[in-house]
Amino acid sequence: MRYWLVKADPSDISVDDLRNRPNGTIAWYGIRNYQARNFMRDQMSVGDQILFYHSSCKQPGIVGTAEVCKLAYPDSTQFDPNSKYFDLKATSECPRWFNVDIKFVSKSQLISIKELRGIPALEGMRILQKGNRLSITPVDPAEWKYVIGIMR
DNA sequence: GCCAACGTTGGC
DNA sequence: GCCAACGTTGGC
Repeated sequence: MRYWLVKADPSDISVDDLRNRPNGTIAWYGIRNYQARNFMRDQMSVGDQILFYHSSCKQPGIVGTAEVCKLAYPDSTQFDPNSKYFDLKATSECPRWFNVDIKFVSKSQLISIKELRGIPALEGMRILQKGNRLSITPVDPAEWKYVIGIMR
């Protein structure tokens, strides 16, 4: 079992949106970065635990937890000409993009990026490194434990 | 295979 | 809105 941090733009999918989904579940479609795709396709398994992070918004930070509830499978939006995630070069025989499904677990008070930056135990987190833009990053078990410990 | 140009991300 | 950082594209 692994730990991850997943970014979401709350104007797109917030932690409340996730919670309000049927079964609290959503297909994590639209990832168009190879590193992030590879994490989903090759490393994520059902039960993996996720820190849910709001990015590109007024109050960036961790806002809850989720878990992987379905193994990676081809992202359907790559085949949909009407989707902004449509990929001309992807075919059903040779899909280029994959996604897992994730499920809401808990909502917490915001742990802002500013607060995260002030915690020495978390200074190695990928999300806090300069220039990091990956929307899915692995989280150390120790980091996970620490963050869970300060959640309210 | 190099690398300049371009587009995107995301905190501030 | 700014801009640093980074990923992707495509000509050569």
